[in-house]
Amino acid sequence: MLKLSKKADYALMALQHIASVQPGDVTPGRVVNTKEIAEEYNIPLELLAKVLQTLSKNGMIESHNGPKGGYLLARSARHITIAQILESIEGPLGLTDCSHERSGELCMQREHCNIRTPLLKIQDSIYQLLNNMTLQDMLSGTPLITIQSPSAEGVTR
Amino acid sequence: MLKLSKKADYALMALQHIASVQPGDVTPGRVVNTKEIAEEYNIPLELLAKVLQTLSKNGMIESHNGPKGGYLLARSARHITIAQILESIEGPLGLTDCSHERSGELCMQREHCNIRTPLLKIQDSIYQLLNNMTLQDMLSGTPLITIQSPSAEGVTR
DNA sequence: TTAAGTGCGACCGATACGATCGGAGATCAT
DNA sequence: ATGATCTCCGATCGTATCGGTCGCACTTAA
Ligand code: FES
Ligand code: FES
Repeated sequence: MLKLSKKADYALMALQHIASVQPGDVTPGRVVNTKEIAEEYNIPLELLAKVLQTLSKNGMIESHNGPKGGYLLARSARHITIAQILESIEGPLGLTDCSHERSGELCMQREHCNIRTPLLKIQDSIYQLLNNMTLQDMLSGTPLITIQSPSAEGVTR
Repeated sequence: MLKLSKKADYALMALQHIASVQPGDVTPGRVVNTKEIAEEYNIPLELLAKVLQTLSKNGMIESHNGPKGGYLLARSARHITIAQILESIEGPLGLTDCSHERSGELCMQREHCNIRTPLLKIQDSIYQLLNNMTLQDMLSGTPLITIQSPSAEGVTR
């Protein structure tokens, strides 16, 4: 359950890779082209290309055309969150179909719905989780995220 | 993204409903049959039936056959976690395909994979989140879950 | 014995996803 | 200027999954 798409996986791998060759915080670093990433991680080339395109369209990375072209981070890895990356590929986070309902449309009698509120809270928690973790955190390898819940059973920590 | 299936939604609604007619902690309460729930929440009857069957098979609820039959919680609402419910329906939590890889099978060169560890951490955090919230919490309406992350940008609270 | 109810398996249609192809633009080296 | 790369973009296709439906066997209270 809650599996995220292959495309999203690829996006994370690619960004992690691009970030890893971009040493400093501001250092432009070298450009990385699609084929390099695809071969490194055994990702189907054309599919990865598509993923990178959307990532670029969503302002995560910058593209440079022509020979010696390729991609590089649009901003510092410290300012790219996991949530941003995933939402670029898979669209907005939403546990249920009716999470982002505009005023008009209706779920099945929202009046009778008994799970909307709690689910939205869970959804929000997950979002915080993903949005508090940056690409930089993935690189340095110590996300170290903790959770607190009032429900007695302290499984955490 | 991260949308959970309709069946899972239905499971949550149904369990919430069953729990709501089972007042006390131990009180047996009255049995609830499929049709009652289906009509209350506009859920296709047969599909809901299937969901309830798997829930019963997974020990979330008890089934009683024959006329005046129906379902009731197998244990106190306080001891049924959201994670258990969802996993009963959608299978084990796993952000990537290779989350629960048994020893044998391989992802695409796990050696080169740069996102496995951080993703597993995120996955674990989400699991804690879901497993710390019980059906009882959904009933009383105050989950109140908070998250702490070391990444400076304190979006939370 | 009969009607109400669960249990179970097979089945279908739609949708989403992974994956592929073809070609148009852009850029750089020569 | 020319050609070789390489990114960009749209269209397309097969398949797996999911939502939803049927039909029938089994169990049990009245
Ligand atoms: S599932 Fe849509 S409002 Fe409850
Ligand atoms: S995606 Fe499977 S090991 Fe990284």
